[in-house]
Amino acid sequence: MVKKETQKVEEIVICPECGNTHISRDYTRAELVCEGCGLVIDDGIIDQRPERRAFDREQQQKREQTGSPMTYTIHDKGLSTVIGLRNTDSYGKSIPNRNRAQMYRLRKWQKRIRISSTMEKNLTNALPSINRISSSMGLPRTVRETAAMIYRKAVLKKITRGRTIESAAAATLYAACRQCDVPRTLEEIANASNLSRKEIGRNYRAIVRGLRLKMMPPSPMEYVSRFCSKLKLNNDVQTKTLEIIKEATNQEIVSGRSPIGIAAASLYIASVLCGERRTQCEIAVVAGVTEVTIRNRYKEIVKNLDIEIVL
DNA sequence: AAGACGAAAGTGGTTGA
DNA sequence: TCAACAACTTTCGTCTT
Repeated sequence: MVKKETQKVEEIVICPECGNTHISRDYTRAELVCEGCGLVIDDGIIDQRPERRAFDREQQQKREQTGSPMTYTIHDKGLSTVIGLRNTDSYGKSIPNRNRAQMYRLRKWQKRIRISSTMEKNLTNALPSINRISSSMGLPRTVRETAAMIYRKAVLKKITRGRTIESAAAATLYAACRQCDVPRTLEEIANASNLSRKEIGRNYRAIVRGLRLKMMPPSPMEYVSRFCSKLKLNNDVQTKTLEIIKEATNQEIVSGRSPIGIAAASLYIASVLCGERRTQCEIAVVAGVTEVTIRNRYKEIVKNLDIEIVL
C-alpha cells in the first residue's frame, strides 16, 4: 500500500550566478544547489518536509533517518597491528601446535587488511586533492562524493598505478562532473589543479576505460548558462543560444564535433543577433577553444540554419 | 588598431584492417 | 599494432571595419 505524503510548497529560488531556476535541495547535506552551474547557494537550509513518524517496527526500520550521512570523502585512519611470522607469543613462548592453524588464519587476514591500508594511504593524499580542486571551482558536494567513489574504485582496480595521485584525482573529478551533469571543461580543471589538459584527459580516458564507465557526450546546452554568466550576457542571449543549439542538433551538424565548440559558436551567433556582441576571441577564452574552431562551427551553423549575420 | 578571415602545418585520439 | 582519418590547435599573413 502506498500512502502519499503531502509536501509543503517550496518557494522558488533563482541562482545568482546563472539565473537558473532549477535548484535542487539536498536535505541530508542542508545544501541548496543550482542544477545549472553547480553553485552552492545556501548550505544551511532547514528541512521543511513532514516528519516521518513510524507506528510500528516495520515502518520504523523503513523510515529510519538518524545517523550522520555517509561520506566517501573521508577515509578511515584506523591503525593496524602487524602479526609476526614466528610461532611464538608475546612472551617468546612457543605457541602450541593446536593453535597454529588459528595463527595462520590471523596472518591471512592481516595480509588482506594491509592491502586495504595501502589503499587508505593513497586516499589520504587523494581525497584532500579532490576536495581542494573542487572547492576552488565551487563544485557541489554531490560531485565530490561521486569523484571520491570513482577514485576508490580506480585504486582497487589498480588504474592509478604509474600515475600521480594529483592527476588521477583531477581526472576522477572531471569524470564525476560529467556523471553528475555539471560538466566543466578540461581547461577549467587544468587551471584549478595546475596540471595540463593533456595529462588530465589521458588519465580520464584510462579511468573510464578501466572502470567501464558509461559516459554520454555532454550536450552543448550544459555549458551555455555558465559561459553566458562569465561573459556577462543576459537571458535573451542565453535563450537564443539554446534555440540555435537545438536547431543545430536537429540538422545533425553536432555529432562528432566538440560540444564546447558548438556551444561557443552558437553563443557567438546569439550575441551578434541580440546586439550584445562579444568577439570570437573573448568567447574563445571563456570556452577554452580557439577562435578558429568557433569560426568553423559558426560558419557551418549559419550556412545550415540560414541565419543572416551582419557584423 | 582591433577583429575577422582562411590557409597550412602540427597534435593527439579514434578506427579499422 | 599501425596507418589513415577527422577534429582541433597553432601560427601567420591578409582583409574589413
